Amino acid sequence: MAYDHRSIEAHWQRYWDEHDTFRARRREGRPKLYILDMFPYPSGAGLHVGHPEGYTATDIVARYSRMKDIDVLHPMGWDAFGLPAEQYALQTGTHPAVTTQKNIATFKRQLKSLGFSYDWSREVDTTDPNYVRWTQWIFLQLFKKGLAFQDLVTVNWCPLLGTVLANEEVIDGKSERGQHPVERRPLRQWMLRITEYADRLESDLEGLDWPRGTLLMQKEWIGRSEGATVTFRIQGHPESFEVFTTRPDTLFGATYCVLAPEHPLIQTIVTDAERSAVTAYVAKAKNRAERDRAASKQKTGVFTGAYALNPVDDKPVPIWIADYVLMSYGTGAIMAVPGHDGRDWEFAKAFGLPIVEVVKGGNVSEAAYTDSEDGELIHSGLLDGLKPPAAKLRILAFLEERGLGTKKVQYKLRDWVFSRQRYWGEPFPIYFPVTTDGDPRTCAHTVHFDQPIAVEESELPLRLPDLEDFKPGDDPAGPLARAVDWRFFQKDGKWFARETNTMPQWAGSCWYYLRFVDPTNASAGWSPEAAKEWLPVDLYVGGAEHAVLHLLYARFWHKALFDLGFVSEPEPFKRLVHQGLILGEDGEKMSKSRGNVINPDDIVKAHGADVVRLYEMFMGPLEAVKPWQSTQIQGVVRFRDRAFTVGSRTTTDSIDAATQRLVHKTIKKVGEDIDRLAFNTAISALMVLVNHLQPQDPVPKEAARALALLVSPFAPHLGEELWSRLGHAQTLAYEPWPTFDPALVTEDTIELGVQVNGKTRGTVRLQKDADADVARALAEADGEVIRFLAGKEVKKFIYVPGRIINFVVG
RNA sequence: GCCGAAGUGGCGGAAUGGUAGACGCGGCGGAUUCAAAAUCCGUUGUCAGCGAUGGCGUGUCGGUUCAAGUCCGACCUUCGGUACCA
Repeated sequence: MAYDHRSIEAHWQRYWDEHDTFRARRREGRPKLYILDMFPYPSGAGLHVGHPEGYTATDIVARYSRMKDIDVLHPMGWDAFGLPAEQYALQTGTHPAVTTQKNIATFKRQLKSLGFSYDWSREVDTTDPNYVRWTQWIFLQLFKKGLAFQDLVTVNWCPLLGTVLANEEVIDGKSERGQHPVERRPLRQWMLRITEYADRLESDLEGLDWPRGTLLMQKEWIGRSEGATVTFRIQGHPESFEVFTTRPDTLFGATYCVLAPEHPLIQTIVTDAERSAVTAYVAKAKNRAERDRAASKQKTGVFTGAYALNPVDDKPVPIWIADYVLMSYGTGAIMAVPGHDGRDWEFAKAFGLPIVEVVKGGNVSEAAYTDSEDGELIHSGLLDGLKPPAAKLRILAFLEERGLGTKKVQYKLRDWVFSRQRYWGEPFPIYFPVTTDGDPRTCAHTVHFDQPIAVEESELPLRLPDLEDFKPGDDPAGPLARAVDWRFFQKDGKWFARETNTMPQWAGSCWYYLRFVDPTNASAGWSPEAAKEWLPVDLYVGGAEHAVLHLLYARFWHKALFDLGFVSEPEPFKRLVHQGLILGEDGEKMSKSRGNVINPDDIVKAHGADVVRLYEMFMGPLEAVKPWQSTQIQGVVRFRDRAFTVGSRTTTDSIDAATQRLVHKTIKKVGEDIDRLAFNTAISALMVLVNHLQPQDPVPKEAARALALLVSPFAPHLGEELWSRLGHAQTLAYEPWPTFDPALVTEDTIELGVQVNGKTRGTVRLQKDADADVARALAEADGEVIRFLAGKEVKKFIYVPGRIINFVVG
C-alpha cells in the first residue's frame, strides 16, 4: 500500500489547526522551554531551503519537549520592514505594505505546508502598527535615558542614486548599482549609545551557552583593550595630539607617528613642500570605504613634513598620514613602533623608516617582535631591564606625573548608526521646533535639529504617511521629507517638523522575542508576568551571519530594558545554535544568478513535507555548511515509505530479544541525539530500526509504538498516521516520550579490537567487564595476533575494558 | 588585512584520545517481472594478490601518546562576518 503523502499530510495539518494542538500553555510549576527561530524576512522569492533547516531543528526539539511534558513556546513571525520591498515599490509603484502582506501570505502557506508546530495565534509582523507602536515606545525609553542622540556621521553618499550606500554596495568608490561615483559625506544621524554597554556586553558573554566562535567574535567586535593615551607635542606648533596605544612600554621605539587622513590637525601642520601630495592623498583616502582601507595589503601613506616630539625624550619623529589608521578607532592617531607592531613594521619597511628594537626577544630586522609578556626592555632609559608588563606600569606613572598620558580602556565597538534615509521603516517618534515666516510647507524655514522632542507615548504609533513615490531623491533627509503634510504640523500655534529618517530593519528584530510572550497586549509591549513566564529564550537557532550584529544589538536593547526594569533577566538568549548554510548542488552558494536555487515547495509537492524535513536533517550536522543533493532525497523517501509499511503492519505482543534490545537502544540514542541536536545520527538510528523490522510480519507491538513516537518529531505526519493506525484517536503530540530499560541497552559480551604496536590486528569477543588476565589470554590466542607477537618480546600490555587491547612489542 | 568556522571513500556524512568509514546516495551482482520502474536480498575505501592476506589511507609538514580524524605547533585551501543586506 503506497503512502499518499498529499492526503495524509493535508489531513494532519488540518487536524492540528482544528484542534489548536500547538497553542502554548504555561502550567504552574512545570518546566518550560522557549524555542525560537530567527524570524524570516518575507522576500518575494518565497521560502528558501535554508529556512526549513533551522526551523525543522527547532520543531523537532519543540515536539520532543512537549512529549516530555514540558511547556513549550514556539512562535513565528515576520521581519517585514526592509530594503527589497522598498526597491520593488520603486520599480512597480506597488506600496511596500501591499507587497509585504502578499509575501507574508506566501511564507505562511509554505511554513504551514511543512507541518511546523508553531503557535500561530502569536504571529507577529514588525510592520503592523500594533507592533511598530512598541518599537517606537522602546526607542523613546532609550531616548529618555540618553541612549539615543544625534551626530554627524560620515556615510557613503551617492548623489546620482540619491541614497546612502552600505560599504558592500560600494566597489572601488563606485556604486555597485549603476557604477555611479560615491562620496564620503557627513550626515545628521540618530545614534544609539551601545558603547555605554560595552563592558557588560563583553562580561556577560560568560555563562552563555553559545558557539565558542560566536562568543569570540562578539568579544573581538567589542574589542576591549587596555592601554594608554599619550600626548605628542608638535615641533614648531602650539598644538599637540593624542595617540592611543596598548604598548606604552615601547614608547622609546616610536620612530614615527601616523594620523588618519580625516585627522583635523592635518591642514594645520602640513608644510608647504608636502601640501599638494598630502591634499591628493587625503582626497583619495577619503572616498575609500573603510573595509577597503583595512583590507589592502599594500600600505600607502604620505609624509606631512611635520615632526612630533616623543614625550619621553623630546626627540622629533616624523608625522605621516596613512589610511591604515582609522579616525573611528582610538584617537585617529598612533605612535608607530615598527620594531614591535606588525602593521607599523610593514609600513616602515615600505617607506624606509627606522626600526628600533626596544624589547629583546626577536629579530626586528626580520619581523616585528610582538610578544607583550616576555622579553627585556632595552634602549629605553628608565625602562631598561624590565619586562613589558612592568615597563607599562613604570612608563604610565612617568607619563601621568607629567600630564603627558594616562591609562585608558579603549573599545573597538562604535556607537550604532540607527537612522536610515528610507521609506519602509519605523518613523522616529521625534519632532523638532521650526522657525518660519509663514507655512513651512511652502515658505522658507529652519528646523532646529538640536532640540528634539519626543512624541507622547499615548500618540503612538506614529504611522508612515502614504507616499506615491518612494524614491530617495536628492534630499539626504529621505523620502519622508517630501510628505510635507505629514512632516509639518502645528501645536499651540507653533510649527514643528517630524523626523524624516526611519529606523533600520534591526529595530524590529531587536525585541520580537519579547512580543511573542504577550503578542496581543494593547497596553504594553509585554507584561512583566508574561515575560517571567517564558523568558529567557532557552534555544535560539539562526544563521551564523548574525553572529555579531543582530545578536549584539538585541543584547544591547535587552540590557537597556533590564536596567529600566522591563525585563528581569540580563540576557535574552540562553542557548544559541547556528544552522549551517545549504549550498546549491554545484557546491556554490544558492543564488538566482547562478540558477542553482532549490524551492522547498517543489520537494513538498513531489515527496511531501516529511521528506523535506527528514532530508534536511539527514544531510549532515545542523551546524555544518553542506551542499544540496537531489539524489540523496531518494534515501529518505525510501525510509519514510519503509517506515510506513513496517509501522502499519498487523502487530503482535511477542517480541524477540534482539528486537527488544534494539528498540530500547534506539529510544536511548534518539533521545540523546535530540538533546545534542544531532538529528542526522538520530535519523540514522531510526533507519537501523526500520531495516531490522523490515523482515518481520507481523511486527512486535512494542516496536511499532516506539517507531511511531520516535519518528514523530522528525516526520510528524508519518508519526501521527502510524499512531492512529495503531488505534489511537488522539494526536501523539502530548503522548509521553518512550523510556528505555537501561538493562536492555548494554550488551554482556562485546567485540574488542586487539592492537599490536597501535595497529589493529584482530578482534576478540569477551565479557564486557572481563579482567586483564582473561583479556590478555583471549587476545594472545587470536590467530592474527599470534603471528605479530611471534618471536617478539611484549614490553607493555594495555587493556582498557570496553575500549581496546594493545601489545607493545620490541 | 582583521575576527570566526571547516577540510574523512566516487558523493553526503559517522566516530566520549581506543577496531576509521555507522547511516544514506551511487556502483556492481542477484531475486521478482513478458520487459521495465518500484520493491527486496547481497556486495562495495584504495593499491597489490586467484586467494589467505598484506601495504597505504581522515588537507600539508612536524610534535605529544602504548594509541591521533580527534590533542599541540606551523602552513595551505574553502566558507561566514567586517558595522547602511539582515
